[in-house]
Amino acid sequence: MDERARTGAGRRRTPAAPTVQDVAVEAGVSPMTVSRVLSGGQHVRPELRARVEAAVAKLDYHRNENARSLRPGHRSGLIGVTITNIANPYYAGLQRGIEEVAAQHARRILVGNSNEDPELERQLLGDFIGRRVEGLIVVPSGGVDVQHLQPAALGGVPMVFASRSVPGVEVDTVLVDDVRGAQAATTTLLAEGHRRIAFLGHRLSVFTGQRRLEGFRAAHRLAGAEVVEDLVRVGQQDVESAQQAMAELLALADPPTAVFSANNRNTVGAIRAIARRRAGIDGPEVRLFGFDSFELADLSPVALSVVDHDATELGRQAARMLVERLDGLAPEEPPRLVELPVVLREHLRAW
Amino acid sequence: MDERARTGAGRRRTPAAPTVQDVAVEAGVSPMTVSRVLSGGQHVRPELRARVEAAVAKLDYHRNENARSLRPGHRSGLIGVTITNIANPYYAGLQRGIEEVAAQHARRILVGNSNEDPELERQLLGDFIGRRVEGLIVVPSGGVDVQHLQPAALGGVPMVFASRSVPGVEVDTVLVDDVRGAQAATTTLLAEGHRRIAFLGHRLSVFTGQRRLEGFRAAHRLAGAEVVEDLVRVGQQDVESAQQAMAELLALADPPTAVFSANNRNTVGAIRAIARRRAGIDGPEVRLFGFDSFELADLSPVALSVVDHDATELGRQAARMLVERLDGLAPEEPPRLVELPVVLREHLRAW
DNA sequence: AGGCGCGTTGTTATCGTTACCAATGCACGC
DNA sequence: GCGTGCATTGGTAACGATAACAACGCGCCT
Repeated sequence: MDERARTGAGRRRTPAAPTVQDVAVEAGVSPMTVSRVLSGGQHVRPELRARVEAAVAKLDYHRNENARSLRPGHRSGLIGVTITNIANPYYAGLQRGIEEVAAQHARRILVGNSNEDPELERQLLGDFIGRRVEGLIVVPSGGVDVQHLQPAALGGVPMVFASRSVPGVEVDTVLVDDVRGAQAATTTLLAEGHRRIAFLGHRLSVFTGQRRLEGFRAAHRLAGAEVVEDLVRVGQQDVESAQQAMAELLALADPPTAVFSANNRNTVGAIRAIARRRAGIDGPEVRLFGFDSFELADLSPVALSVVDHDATELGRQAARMLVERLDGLAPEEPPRLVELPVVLREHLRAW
Repeated sequence: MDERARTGAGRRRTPAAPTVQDVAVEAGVSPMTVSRVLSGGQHVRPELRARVEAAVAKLDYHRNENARSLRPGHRSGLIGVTITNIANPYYAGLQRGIEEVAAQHARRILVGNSNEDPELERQLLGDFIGRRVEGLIVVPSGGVDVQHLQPAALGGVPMVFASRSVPGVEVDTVLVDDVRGAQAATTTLLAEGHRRIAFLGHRLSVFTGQRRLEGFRAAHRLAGAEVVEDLVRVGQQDVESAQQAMAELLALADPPTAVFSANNRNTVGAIRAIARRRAGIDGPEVRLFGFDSFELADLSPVALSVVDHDATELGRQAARMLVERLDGLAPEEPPRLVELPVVLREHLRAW
């Protein structure tokens, strides 16, 4: 007798989704019975179960998960993910790994781009909390203010940092072995006799940039060589600025003989700059070693070695750590740190 | 006096998030006043507003969006997105465009990988509906059964197809101009004198594959040339199988003189096969024209032209169309079809 | 001075779902 | 034959937030 509101008259754009109530009426049972059928069907006569299932199919009924998760003890089944830039293929792989493991554990992911902006990141996290995500996987932007990342600000929602860490925030973290990878790459260059090695990287507030520069310096120290500070260029966040920085290095009176680029954006920029220069005057070849691989790296027109690692696996690992926390396998344990190994792939060039 | 349940004793892992009730107690007002402050603060004395705001800050309170969206007339602020494979940089760009526009309209995106699997796609959509997404953006998998994509099955939730269409399902759709792009590329190859042109593509149940093959055939027809059917290879979904198919073509007694590859996975595979072959015997150069661009396409070791278009813009456009439906600017209008233009970039090679 | 109206605050009921308890009906055992 | 127990079903309340309505107090006007 309250059909008016649901059927005609009101005529909202999206015809109100059917509820247990609707299904119950259709099947001639109580809402409670419908609910029981939907959650396993124990203690329901087969005949009624069949009627309910028919009604569900007929009405295309889907349980309202928002209403369900409102009930105490119930989880939302959502995981919030903030990434600094999804268009970067590296993070696309990361997201794929997260999604894969999340789906295996019946969780969906809410994804937001922080765009390396701490304020956007804060808003995203606040919104995710408001939607009662069960956990968060964050690629932290390189901001200075980290208040919004503190467990207190998150209302105790478990968080895992992926790919980057944040000094002063103690949570589960999955990193690649930045220091060792950068150090190994640089050591290789030094062993080849290079002494003027350029460094291209993110701005240093970005954790990985910091660590990779650290490895770069450590390698020099161990080899008894000195870092040529004029050749250290940081702050390039995208391909264009990296290409620009590399072009400047090449234009120096005494250009570097080798380059270590600390992430795939900088590597691609360096390749572009080197390839472009080559179109003009042919100077001596520049030796290039990059952190992160990328598609077609082995077909780069510029001879190249890379510190390779698996972004998708990193994503899987991060999601696994989060799910462990959620499923209580590791309740109040202290934060864990996992560093995934890297592989040096040298002198890629298949042609 | 019901503090027990909330504070100690029960001791759930995640200490129950604060509610309006908690804030109200903290501020010494009624929940209603808290609610009013949170939604604009009209009709609240400044002093009370301040008290409430202080309590909110102190408790790190975030409104429970799930509870809010339960109220009639309220929207969830969620948009469901299914993508066939996020690891493909093309779709990563698409997602970025969607996210960007969604964020501008205060919407978040729930993302799932369908992995080209119609059954997974069905599950994803069902789950999204259960979470009461306001709308859906779908890159449809190339399945035959499309029941789950019919508006009826979606409970009237607006949907937009991105990048691909589905015959028999009438909804807003954003495509690239596949037919024209493929036709223009093929026409170029024919004008260059090629008569043995290979085609590499998806399996034909994938809409774009179909359309691009259509353009390929149309160009031949218009030029009075005949499609060499032995050189048409479809069904390659990833780089490996594309490389394999291209290698087979190259190994033919009478190999193609040109190749049109219908998507970036096939183009990359073709490049790999051609580059690898070149490492051995140097046969005649193969002319390559690909649909979709990709990073470093201009630095490919194999001379290459591409039919280029902007995946991110496609994502933005899809999101805009969806938001228009949601905001009622286009209530019951018939489905719209937008075809984004393509640009031919010929003979890329910067070095 | 009394009444009216407005601005402010609180109370109640509801969104969809389900845990908990009550009620019903049936079969079985003594 | 009647009580007990189990399986099945339904009623009620609560999750968190907030529209709608009610109540309150104050200032102003007549």
